[in-house]
Amino acid sequence: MPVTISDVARAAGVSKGAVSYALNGQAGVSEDTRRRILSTAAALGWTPSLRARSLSSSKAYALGLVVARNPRLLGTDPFFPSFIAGIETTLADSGYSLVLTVATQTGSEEASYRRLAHEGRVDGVILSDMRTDDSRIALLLELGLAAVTLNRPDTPSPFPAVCMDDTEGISQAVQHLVDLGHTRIAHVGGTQHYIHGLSRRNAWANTLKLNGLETDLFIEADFGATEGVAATADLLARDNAPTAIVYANDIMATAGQAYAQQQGLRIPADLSVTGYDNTEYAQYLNPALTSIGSDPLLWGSSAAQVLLNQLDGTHDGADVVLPAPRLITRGSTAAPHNRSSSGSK
Amino acid sequence: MPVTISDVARAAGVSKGAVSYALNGQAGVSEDTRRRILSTAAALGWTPSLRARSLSSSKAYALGLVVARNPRLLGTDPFFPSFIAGIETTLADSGYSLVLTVATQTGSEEASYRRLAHEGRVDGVILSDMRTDDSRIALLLELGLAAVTLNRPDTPSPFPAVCMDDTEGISQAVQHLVDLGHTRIAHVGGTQHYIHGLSRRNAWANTLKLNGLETDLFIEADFGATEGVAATADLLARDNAPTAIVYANDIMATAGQAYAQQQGLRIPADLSVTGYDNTEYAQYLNPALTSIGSDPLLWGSSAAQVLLNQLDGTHDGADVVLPAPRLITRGSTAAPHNRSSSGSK
DNA sequence: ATCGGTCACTGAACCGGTTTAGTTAAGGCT
DNA sequence: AGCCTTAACTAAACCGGTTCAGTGACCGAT
Repeated sequence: MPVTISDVARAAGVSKGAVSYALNGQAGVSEDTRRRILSTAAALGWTPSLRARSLSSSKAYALGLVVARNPRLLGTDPFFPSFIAGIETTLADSGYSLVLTVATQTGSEEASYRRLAHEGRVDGVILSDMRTDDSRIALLLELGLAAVTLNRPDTPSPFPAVCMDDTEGISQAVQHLVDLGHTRIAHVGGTQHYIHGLSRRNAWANTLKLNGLETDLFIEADFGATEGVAATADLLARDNAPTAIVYANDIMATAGQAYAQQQGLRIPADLSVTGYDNTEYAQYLNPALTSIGSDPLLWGSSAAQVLLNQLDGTHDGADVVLPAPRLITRGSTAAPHNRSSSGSK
Repeated sequence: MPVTISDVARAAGVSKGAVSYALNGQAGVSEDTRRRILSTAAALGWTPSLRARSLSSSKAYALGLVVARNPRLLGTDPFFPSFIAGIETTLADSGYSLVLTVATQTGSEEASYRRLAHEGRVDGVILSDMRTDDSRIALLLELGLAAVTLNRPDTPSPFPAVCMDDTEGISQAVQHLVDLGHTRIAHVGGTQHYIHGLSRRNAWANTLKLNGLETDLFIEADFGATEGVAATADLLARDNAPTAIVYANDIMATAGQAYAQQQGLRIPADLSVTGYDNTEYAQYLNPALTSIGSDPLLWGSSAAQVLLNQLDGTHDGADVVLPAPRLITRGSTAAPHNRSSSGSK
């Protein structure tokens, strides 16, 4: 479809420059001429070439997302597909596209960002899975890429953040269990290197402390089913085994719940269990899983919007705060069957 | 990092053209000069500008993937994340990137392909979730985009296909159940509009027929948990309720299994259940789910490789056939508890 | 009547590569 | 020695936009 700006210019009896001005809403053409140019452009079915535009304007008209995950865990995580779908809803009619990179090898993540920047594939990136002391912030600064972060990192960052508090849901879950009468409430956390892994643990610990309970029943896992089972086995084998376990995500909760049942425990009578993410299958487990319903779709669309605004200069620089996910109570939590004294007493 | 081809040319004492020839391994420079040019290029840290290259060579150096899914189902499907990870392993050191589009609205799918083609974002696309009488083939032909399809479509297609047979696993599952003594084996299929939905049903039906059994216990669902439960409820409420259900994926199997348990059925004693995909959590269910282990990672990397070869003309045009996924037997299948006579008799 | 300033627009340079046409020198053949 | 190829290279056109420097025309002010 070889209709170029020159064709339009010729057809409208103006110069290439005039067409460009008309197209981009810039000064330099009268309103009459602009309309005439745009209508002949429409008549010819012309749309400016993305490639030519990219070259001369030094922009890629694309956003990047680098997903660094163990490929084994990738398939089970309901977050990314929905999150990406959210990004797309924003990008759909923006003229921007999403360039997705998956970094499965450790070390290939940095290389991915470097490549995206160096090749000029993208104008900005969305940083997910923020980590403590996240090295990507300095990296992006060095590369000169724009960015948004999911939640505010623990180190100074010049990039706007789109925040969805994950402590409130965990606090609700713990308080819910306390209210039911549990006193030994464990936490199987995700990778503590991630700030969402760490903050969930902190929320769990803080809520326990508020209720005067001990915070010794903690195990770090990797958000995957296998380690979720291992952590559960570890906890249940202890002398002061918990009567409730707050997991950092649904996958570990699902796996842990199944393991406990195999060990002959009844859920929720002998052990209460909560997850995080409110995966679609959570409500179909047996018993249905009490979970915390995050909204990755909204997170994705908001993050993309903030980044786009950032790129065209219309973002005010303030962080965007989204509603905090809330607890969804289901059958996997109930009062402990046989009450026992507080573990520390 | 403003080092351009002209800088290199000047530094090496040659013309821009010579640098281009040297870079692309074309004739037009002597071996000596080529080496000299490449080494000065390396010394200056020059890499050709993707944008400039795109413009002059009319290539995007990117592949596209359009995912058309109900956003509610997107998060639960373990296929895409792994599949995309597979694509990336191939693309990682190819100079190509992946442009991902998610089409959640019906109708926006075609628009997505049109946009990718019209903007020249990508040089080719990977077609997944092939459908019966798939309109995308004609569309891509019209758009002039290269493509690979996942499995060979049921209509004539000029595009190479990367095939992973999904009938063998289902046949194994059905035969496994027959061998255990089941005679009323139902199938909760996925959307029959998809060829993998249809072919799984056919495999189920054919294997039953081979064993002289009826094929009346079929319900179409949408691969989602909710419809999986509904289908299961429907089947279990029948007079000739099945003693085993072969589900078209793990999600529906998981949900169906949980539903059956809630109804007081013991699994596998009262009802055997099989899934498809071998999701990571499948082995952690209670009981662990017998499933069929596909390999989306391999599928993704193969598809990307075929498409790349197609683009640079090194593909021979033949379909690539990958190993068929096989049945993985776990605790959710066993001999039926109380034998009953064949349903049709 | 003249000057300065703005508006509307054009022509050309430019982004950074690829590719074509053309030049020069060397080598092979008769 | 003369002619034809071929190799090795250069200059310039080209991809299709954006943008800068000019150029008239028109306007209001002096």
